[in-house]
Amino acid sequence: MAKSNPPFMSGVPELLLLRLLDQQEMYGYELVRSIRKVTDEAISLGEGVIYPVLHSLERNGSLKSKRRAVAGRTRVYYALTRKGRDRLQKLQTDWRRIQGGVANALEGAASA
Amino acid sequence: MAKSNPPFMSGVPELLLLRLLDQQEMYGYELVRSIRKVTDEAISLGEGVIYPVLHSLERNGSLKSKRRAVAGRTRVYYALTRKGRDRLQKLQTDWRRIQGGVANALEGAASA
DNA sequence: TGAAATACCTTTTAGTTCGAGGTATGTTCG
DNA sequence: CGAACATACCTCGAACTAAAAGGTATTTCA
Repeated sequence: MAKSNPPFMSGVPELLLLRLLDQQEMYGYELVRSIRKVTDEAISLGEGVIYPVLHSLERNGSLKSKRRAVAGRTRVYYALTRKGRDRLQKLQTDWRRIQGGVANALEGAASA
Repeated sequence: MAKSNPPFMSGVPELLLLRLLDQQEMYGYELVRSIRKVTDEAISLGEGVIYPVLHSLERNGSLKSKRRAVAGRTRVYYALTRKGRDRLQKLQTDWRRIQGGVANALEGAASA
């Protein structure tokens, strides 16, 4: 995973991408900013994270893309496929399980 | 991270271990069962995960250990140090930030 | 002209979880 | 008694992946 510091991120980029693209088509650069926004600046992913995940999701059939020229620039828009929606469901379920488990473990009396 | 399946686990073993040991001393084998229990079976970590993390936490000074013979068996009990408590605080803060960010992203209208 | 924003991408690095495998003792049960 | 199982420790190798840094090219704005 990451360098060593901010842990808890494994799988999160994939989940966020799928979630946002399930709501509307977007292109990579837009997703980078969108993630910062919807997470209220709590999570910030660079392009070096976004693009590889996008490509791997497309490769396995979770996403389909189409290039579109807008204002002289080329953008690659991504949208979910049926398989992508299934994948999103699965990840959401996993996330909720882990999240719930950790919540259970953390609740209780404060530390000494 | 792991093989390929259950994501969302990075940093979680460390957080859970620190949290449980902040409440009371425990030994490795006991922690394995304890994690299953406090997370309501949502999270299950094998010994192959627990021991390496325990050792690395001790190496960096977050944990101190003492061997104790109980009923003919040797157990290695671990307890938090000051540094371990600081580490726990930091991880809890990180966890809450990520967790909150994902929650924000996931809330909203359901998928199509 | 030059800087900043937009937009795409790849490579390398550094972890880190997980599973499988291995040792040894105590307990239980037929 | 012997076998099986639980307790208790541990290591190694494989697979996955987030992050940083570096790279190209165009447009917009001072």
